[in-house]
Parts: sequence; C-alpha cells; structure tokens
Amino acid sequence: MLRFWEENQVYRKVKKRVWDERSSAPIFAFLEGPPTANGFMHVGHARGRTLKDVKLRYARMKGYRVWDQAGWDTQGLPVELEVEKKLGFKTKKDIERYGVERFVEECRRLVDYYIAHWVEASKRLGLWLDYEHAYETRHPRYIEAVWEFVKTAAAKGLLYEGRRVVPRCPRCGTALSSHEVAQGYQTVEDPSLYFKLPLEGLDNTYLIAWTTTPWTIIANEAAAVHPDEWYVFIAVGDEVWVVAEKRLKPFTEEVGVKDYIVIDRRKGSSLAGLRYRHPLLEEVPYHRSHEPPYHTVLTADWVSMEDGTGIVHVAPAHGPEDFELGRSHGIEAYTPLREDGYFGPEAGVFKGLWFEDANDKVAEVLKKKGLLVHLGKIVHEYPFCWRCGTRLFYYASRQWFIRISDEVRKKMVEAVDSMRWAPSWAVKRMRDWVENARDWCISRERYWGTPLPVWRCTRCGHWEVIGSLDELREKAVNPDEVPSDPHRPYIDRVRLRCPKCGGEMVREPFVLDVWMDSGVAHTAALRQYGWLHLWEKLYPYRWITEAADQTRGWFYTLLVTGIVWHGEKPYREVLLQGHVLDKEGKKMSKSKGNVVWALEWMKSHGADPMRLLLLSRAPWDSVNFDPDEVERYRSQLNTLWNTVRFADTYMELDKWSPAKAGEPRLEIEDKWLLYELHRAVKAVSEAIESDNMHHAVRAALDLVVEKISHTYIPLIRPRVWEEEMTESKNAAYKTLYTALRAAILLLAPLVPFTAEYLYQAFIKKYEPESTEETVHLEPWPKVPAELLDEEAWRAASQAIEAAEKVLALRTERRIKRRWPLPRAAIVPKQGAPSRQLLEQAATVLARLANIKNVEVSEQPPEWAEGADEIDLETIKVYVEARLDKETLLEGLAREVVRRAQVLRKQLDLPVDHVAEKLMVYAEGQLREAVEKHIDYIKREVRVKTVELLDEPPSGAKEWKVEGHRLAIKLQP
RNA sequence: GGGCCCGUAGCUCAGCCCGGUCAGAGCGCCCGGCUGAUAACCGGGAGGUCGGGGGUUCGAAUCCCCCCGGGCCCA
Repeated sequence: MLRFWEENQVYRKVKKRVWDERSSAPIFAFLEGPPTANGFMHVGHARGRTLKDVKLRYARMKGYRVWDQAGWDTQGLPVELEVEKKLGFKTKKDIERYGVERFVEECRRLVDYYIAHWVEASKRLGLWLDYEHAYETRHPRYIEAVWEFVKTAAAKGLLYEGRRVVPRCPRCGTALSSHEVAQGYQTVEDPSLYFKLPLEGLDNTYLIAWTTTPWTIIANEAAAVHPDEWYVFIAVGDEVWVVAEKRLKPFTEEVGVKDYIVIDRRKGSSLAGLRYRHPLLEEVPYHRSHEPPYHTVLTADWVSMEDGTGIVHVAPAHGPEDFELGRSHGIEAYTPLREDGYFGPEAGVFKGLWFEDANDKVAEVLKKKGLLVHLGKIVHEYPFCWRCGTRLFYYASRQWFIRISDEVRKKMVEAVDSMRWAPSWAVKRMRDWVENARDWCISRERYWGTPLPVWRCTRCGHWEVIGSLDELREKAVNPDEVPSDPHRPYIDRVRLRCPKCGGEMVREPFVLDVWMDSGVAHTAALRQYGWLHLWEKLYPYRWITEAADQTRGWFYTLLVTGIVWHGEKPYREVLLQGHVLDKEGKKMSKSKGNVVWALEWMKSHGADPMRLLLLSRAPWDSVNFDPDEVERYRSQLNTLWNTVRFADTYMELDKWSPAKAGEPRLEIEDKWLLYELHRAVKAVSEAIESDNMHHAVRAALDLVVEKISHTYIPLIRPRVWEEEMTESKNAAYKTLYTALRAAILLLAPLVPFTAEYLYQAFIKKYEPESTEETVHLEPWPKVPAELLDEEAWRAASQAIEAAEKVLALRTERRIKRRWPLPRAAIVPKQGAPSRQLLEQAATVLARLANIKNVEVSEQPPEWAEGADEIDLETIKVYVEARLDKETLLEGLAREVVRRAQVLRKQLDLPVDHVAEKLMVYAEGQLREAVEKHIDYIKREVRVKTVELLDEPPSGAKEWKVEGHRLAIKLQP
C-alpha cells in the first residue's frame, strides 16, 4: 500500500484535490508540534502521530480543506547535546576548541539524518502530512520570523535585559527557562543541614538556619526572618539558639534536642540588623571584607513557617528571592562558584570543588568548628537539566527576558478558558501554569540556535533589535558579512553603527531558547514558504495535540507568542496525550533498554495493528505497549478481511454488482444491519470529533466483528445459497456490500493501510466507475435516511437477543444447534413493534436459534405452560427448548446426511453427480430415523437408493452418533 | 505541602460527566458447534467485595468525604 501511495503520488493528489476542489469548504487547520530531530521515533511518538493522522484523515473525508503542514524542531540544546555525544565532548570548551563553525555543521548534518528517519518512519506509520513543505526551525526564513517576533515584543516593551538569578545547567553552560526547569524535576535525597550563625556581641548565641544545599553557605551574605512571626531564644546546654516559635517543636524533634529552656521571645522585626559572624569566615577569605548590611539579619515576608527554622540563610547569587532581597539592601550577588559548577580561587578551602561535592566539605568544616547542629536527609523534588540530567543550580547572570505582563497573563488565561480541552480537566492544569507564569528567560549561551537578534553598542550600551536579514543588511557597517543563513558564528561578525553615539554595535552572543523556535510555529511555518497570506485563514489553528508535559512546553510558548504577537490565542482545541509505557507499565528509557523503536517494529509487524493498540485507550491515559496485545488487534482486522472474502466469493460467483442491484425489497435483518451501520457511523464520527479515538476503535470493530460477521452473515447464509438470483439474495448482497463499504470507510482513518487495500481490491472491483483513486478521498459514509427503519431494528434486535438466550439454553441442555427446536412464540408487550415486523422478527429468531416454527400471538399459547420464557424490552418469547421424538429423528437423519456428504467429498464426486447406492448400518433411534426419513436422505445425499443393512458393510466408515453406532458406505 | 489522573474478571481495557435494564468487551482458559469465509468461521461457560471505609439516596462502579496503592504536575 505504501508503494501504491508512493508510486501514484496519492498524497500529493489528495492534497491538491482537497484544496483545489473544495474552495468553499471550511478549513481544518492543524498545527504540527515539531518533533525534535535528535533521535529516532519510538512508539510513544508513534501514538501521538497516529492520533494526528486519525483526526486529519477523518477531516479530509468529511470534506474539510485540511491544513497538514509537517514541521521539524531542528535546533537548540537537544541537538547540540546529541552532537556532543557523538563527538565525545564533555564541555563547551571542547566545542570552542573544535570550532563553532564545524560544530554547527555537524548539527546540521545530524538534523538532516534524523529528519530523513522521521519522514520515513512517519510515512511507514501512515501519517499523511505535507512533508514536502515541512517547516524547519533552522531555515533562514523561519529564523527571520522568530526575529520578527522578538522585535515585536521589544516594540511592545516586553523585551528586557536583566541580571537575574536563573536556573543554570553547569554542564550545558547555559541558563534554562522556567518551563524547561519544570520538565526536569526529580525526586532525590539531599542533605538536610541545620547550622549556627554566631551572633556578634552576644556570647554563645546563635541563629539556627536550615538548608538543603549546604554548598550555598559559601556564598551566604545574610539571614532572613519573617517580620511578623515570633522567635524564641532557647538555652541548650551552654548555648543560646534562636528559632521561630512555630518551628520550635518540629525543629527540636528533628535534630533530637530534648532539654532546652525558652529564655526569651521576640518579634522577627526586632531581630533585624543583628550582625552575625559568617560561619565560613576563616575558610572563605573574601567574606572578611564584607561589612553590614552583609552578614546581618534582614526581614522578608516570604520566610516560611512550613519547614526549617524560620530563619533562612540568604545567598543572593543562588536564589531568586535571595537575589531580590539582597538587591533591595544593597547586597551584591557575590559567589566564588564559577558558571561551570566548580568553585574558583575565591572559595578558599573549597577551591576546585564541584558544587555538589562541596556539600560534604561544608558540613565537615562546620562540624569541626562546632557550628553544625544536625545533618540529616530529606527526600524532595529538585530540578535537573531536562536534556542532560545534570543537577541545576540558581546562578546570577545577565540574560534576556520576555516580560509576562499582567495584561498578557490575563489574555492568556482568557484564551485558555475559551479553548476546548480534551480531557476537560486539562484546562485546570494549563490555567494553573499560565496564572503563575513568570518572565521568560529566552537567552541561551549556546551555538546551534536562532541567534538573539539584539545588537548592542560597545561604547554607550544602547541596544536594538533587528527583525530581518534585509534590515540587517541595511544597517550593517559591513553588509558583505551578512550571511544568507543567519546562524552562528558568521552572524556574529556583523556590526552596526550606534544611532545614539556612533559607536560600534555587536551582537549579544546568545542564541534563543529552542522553545521560542517552535513557539512561533503558528506564523513562522508559513513565513518560511512565503505563505503569510494564508495566516488569516489558519489562525487560530483549529486543533493541536501533544503529550501532557507540553502544557509547560509548546502549548505554553505558542500561547505566549500568539498573545504577544497577534493578541489572539493561537489554537482552539487541544488534545492531551498520555505516555506509552512498556508492557509492565514502566516508563520506557534508553538506560533500561525497554524502548520500542517505531520504525523497526513496524517493519517487522506492520503499522495498522499497532495503530489500533495505540488508539485503544483514552488518548490522555498511558497505554502499555505489549506485543501480544498488538496481535489481538491483528486478529480483529483478520475478521474484516475474511468477511470481505466471504462477500467477494459469492458476489463474484453470481456476477453481482451494486450497479445492477437496483432497489430490492429489504428483509428485516437487512434493515437491522443498515440501522446498526447508521449507529456505528454516528458513534465513530462523534468519537473522533470529541477526541475519544478509543471509542471510535471500539465502535468500528464492533460493527465488523459483532454485527456483520457474527450476526448478519449467519442470518443471510440461506439467502446467499439460493440457486437463482432472487430478490431476497440481491437484497442481502446489496445490504452486505453497503455495510462492508461503509465499514471500510469508517476504518480508513484508523487503519489506513488495511482500508486502502480492501478498497482497492474489493470496492473498486465492484464499482470500477464510481470510486476514487484512494479510499481517503471518499466522502465519510452516511446511511440514507430512507433506509433507516428504527422499528424494524428494534424488532430484529430483540429477536437476536432472544436467539442468544436460546443458544445458551441449548448449550445448557446439550442440544446441538443443527437440531431444530420444535417451536417458539413471540408475544408482544406494551410498545411492541407492529405485527408485521414481529412476524419478520420471528424468522430471524427461527433462523439464528434454529427453531422450526416461531409464531406470533397476542396471548401465550397453550404449550407455553412449562416452556422457557424470555422476557425482553417489548416482547416476551416462549420457547420449547426440548426435542420431541419427531425432531429428534429428523435431527438424527441429518447427522446421517452430513456424514454421507463427507463420503461424497472423499470420493471427490461432482456436486451434481447422483450416486448409485448408500449402504447404511445404524442402531437404535438412529435406525428409526433412517427408516423414517429415507426419502429425505436420498434427496440430500443425491443417491439413487438407500439400503438399510443389519451388519456394517465392509469398507464402511464408522461413527458414534449420539451414542448410537453408525456405519455407511457410498457407491458412486 | 498543594493540585490532577488512574485503581472494574487471569491480562488489556469500556462504562462513571447526565445515579436505576443481571457490571460489559477483547484476549487467555474450559466446553461445544460448523466443515459450502476452512492455514477460516461460530456458540456457550467459568471468573469480578467495580482499591478500602463512610455518607447522600427508595436505589451508587457512577455523586460527596476520608484512607490506601500507582503515576503525573506544581511549590
């Protein structure tokens, strides 16, 4: 099928048809969340991409003009890290040594490689996107769009430069944004360290502070208390300790201090200004030069009474609140820690230590000096680098930010509330995040990314944002140096003249947060191809879907840029996806080796069954990927396959075609199936529209397996076997064909390969004229209203239900289905279908349950006394679920016939050949049966005479039939 | 510490929003049928305290509260 699509360029034709011939149709605008081209597709990705494909194929069949541009995230840390791994790099220095130019080239190559993989894997999966016009975040036109956004933000006063304490990954050598940090929290065990700050001028009196990051004590510059809380002075041994009153109990319990006396109680505000001696004064020399307000008690209302001691150690360089507090008191954010995570020479005895390793050393020193109160453990969440897993720390540095103003925030919240979220609870998550959104740190000290388009004057500091390469060429001092591709390092050579002072302006050496790349996809994807004229038609996009963690990622950055840039939400409907876990329900990870790679898997097992499995659970729940489970879905598809084969076998035999069928009178089971079809179409449509793809799978498969294969086909078998092309047979064919055709179309979004195959091989064979080139261009099925007969459906449904009960009774009483039960009666209740329909329903019941005579009567017949009773919604059914002598003999006769047929087959007699003689030896009732039904046997077996013997003939075949010996021989 | 999701037969899951048809399906298992869809097809059965407890109600898997277990997010 894949080859069929490729060779005939089916996708391209579909795209053209969809857009050219539906000029007045509504647009279904999908925005692709670009996969990062830094690794292979695993089944988790495959799930998301399957969901996308289902929605898009459905929309095409529903007649929308479907916008389905593909996209790739091609820059940023994820790609750089992959290249570093490949080249064996450990730090940024390795990159500098290797050369930025070559490094960037490597990134480009790696991206090319992975994009090729993703395109192949996506196509193999069946995801139809416009790969020919995929947007790539590294494309110069795309980058210009990002610049345009930055410039717009700047024009609105939302871009600013600031020295800020931001989370930093020492390994990657760059700051991270809050949404990146949000993705990297891990539960870890850390030290819980209580230590003393000796107060100046008060002998043996100590503030007790608490920290989970002892290394930050090296950069401690102050202590903070809550101004309105009470603090107690307690005597412990010969020392006096100060802690918050509310923390006294938990604190003393945790550190194991039992004997203490409270000797004083003071308001936090009264402690302000007290000086303390830095606990590492001797070890870290530079603290000696720090005079007040350094090393004093400050007040802050964010001091928590929930943990610690109510006295917070303040390290302005390593905590955002600390930084702000310090700044308001004129305290600089000094730190001897270098950006690479190692302590520099100023750290004294801690020089050269990795920051995490300094924890132990600090504790050791404090202990030696008698300043350690308690060293315990705490299990909590701590952020790690979302890409490389290194522990982050907060660090003061110069960065660029997008301000999330109150106005922007308000608009974002409104936007979130006005969207449709699936599942509905997702809106809470998103709103919660947006309401607490902080300014967005957009600068990264890296190489392979969109360069920050800010040039700054080396003389006066004036800065300016450039919005395009043309603008840059215009303003450059050295326009010849402006590259056609604006990546580093070339772009860094471009200089401008400062309009303020005439000095030289150079580019700020940052690249942008990769999340901004994908975040402006709503506009940049079009800009890359010069399609901005389409923007108005597509924005806000109708539907997006990604994994749940993107509430903090792409969903968020799209929203920010959309609101800031265009003042309107960028998308309207969101589907949140859960993760794919391994079959034990464990997270897939490379280190565990339990990752299932999508392409590999599909190559050996095919895409469709996998798609069904991935679709089978609610999209937002996690799904366990169990290979055995996939096989179960394959077998269900197999049923469809065989059902089609059944239809094809007979239709071909009869040279039947829908064009010749006309409008035959339908029988009740036909009406029943058509109504079931109608229900299935409705269920599948609603399910896909509301993003409940798992319901769509169920409804579609139920139609095929339960309704068509299990129920309808057995019902029409006798009609199909009629020799002539009767109206009844024609009606059965037409109904079956209609149902199969619709079922194939219903399944097309879910299992595009299977559907396409059956469409080509089956539907096209019977409708060479009226079909499309591909099933995916067919209009979504709809059962014509004139074919819907709810009353008939209701009547038939109850007959079918009754038949199931009768079958259960048969099993219970060991009565084979082949043996007809003598009789049953349908008695209407309140609201029952018409008499005529009930008569027809009676035939359904008779056929499914093999009952000789099913009557309809207003009152229970006389024999109903003692018969089995089945009570249904609007009818009651009485059934004689026992064999009388007569039927028993009939049944036994049939057993004989059946076995004689086997002999015919063994002798390979042509169907119409009349054999000479059937010799039968039978015992007991079986003999009786043969005697009584001898003519019947002659006719059915097509034999001239039947001879009943007293001894088994030689060379006869023997059976035990219901306990009686049977031996027969056939003479041809 | 706060928020959210999940916890239904051996397994994988529907149902829960909008309380009331014996709590359903597929697979597996057991029994059986068919041998004119046959390297197919079909029927039946066993199996469940609907995580636990409390409440609302005439009535709860479904609504409310608490707890336990699994997971996610935030601080």
